Amino acid sequence: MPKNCNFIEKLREVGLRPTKQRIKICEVLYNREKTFHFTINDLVKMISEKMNEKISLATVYNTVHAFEKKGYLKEISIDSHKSYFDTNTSAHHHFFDEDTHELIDCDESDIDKINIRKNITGKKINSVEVLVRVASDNQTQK
Amino acid sequence: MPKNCNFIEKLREVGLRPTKQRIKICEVLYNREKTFHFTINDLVKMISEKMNEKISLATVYNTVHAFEKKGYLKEISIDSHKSYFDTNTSAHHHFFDEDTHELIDCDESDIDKINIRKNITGKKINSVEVLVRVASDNQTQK
DNA sequence: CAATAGTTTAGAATTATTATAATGTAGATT
DNA sequence: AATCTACATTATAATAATTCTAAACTATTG
Repeated sequence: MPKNCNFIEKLREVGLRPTKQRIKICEVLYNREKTFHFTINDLVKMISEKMNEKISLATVYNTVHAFEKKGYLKEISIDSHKSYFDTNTSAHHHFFDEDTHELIDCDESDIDKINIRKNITGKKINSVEVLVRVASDNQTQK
Repeated sequence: MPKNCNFIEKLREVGLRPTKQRIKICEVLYNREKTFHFTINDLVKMISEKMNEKISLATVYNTVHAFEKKGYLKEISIDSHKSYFDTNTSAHHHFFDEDTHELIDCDESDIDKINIRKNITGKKINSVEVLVRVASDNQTQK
């Protein structure tokens, strides 16, 4: 599996030293078909359970934040007191299932382009994101 | 100032006992021209500094959450690890200034109605909210 | 292969929030 | 108005997520 070579290069490209830990984390995050969402906790679990590897919690935090800063990951705010990250770094919207606390990506076609009419002087728009909260049909709504 | 009477009644209407503390918090939150955004921390500071009153942190949390459940307040997710609340409980969108960490309300007219084409079976849409992140024009973007 | 600058680590510290259990109080009942 | 009871408030402890610290380690440079 020369797959890791890609990660080493990718890391170097953006100025991150390709350490054992960072490569391991890349594998967990990017050696897969589809992009996905996770919390730091999820990631730590995946590393220890699926890869049978132990990376210090602090390192996982550091690495995830380094990745985020470099554009390898995107942070998503839904739930206060929990940080979700997304390996899909392109601009896109989300559904959030309030029953299961599951995040679901929207396709481009799911939501029309958002037109912002307001302009804040001296400020530029960095992103426009929609969060659609859904819940069970028959349940008392939050 | 018979203003508090309104709060007492308002609280009663939704089945919350009008306690000294809840009325005090109502005063801080609603005796003002415009709606505004705050964190629990902000609120505690306002109570102790502006009103020279001491309400236990636990009570502030309980009360804010009680208000939220009853529709007096709306929670807004922007920043993980900080809960923002909004005294404007109507459905509306926000700008978030990434430089100052300030939340700014959007008017109805600022953003067109969002059309959601996706449908998740068995789930109903609870809310659709747009967050527009802005930052200084001349600054390296996040 | 030594120097050094950045990295990892365990554990402590911090911050936001929730739980606990004792005390207090609003509103109903007498 | 005194009493009762359910709900509220409080200080404090507990928990959870995250960040800090300082020592040990390692990738890269010269």
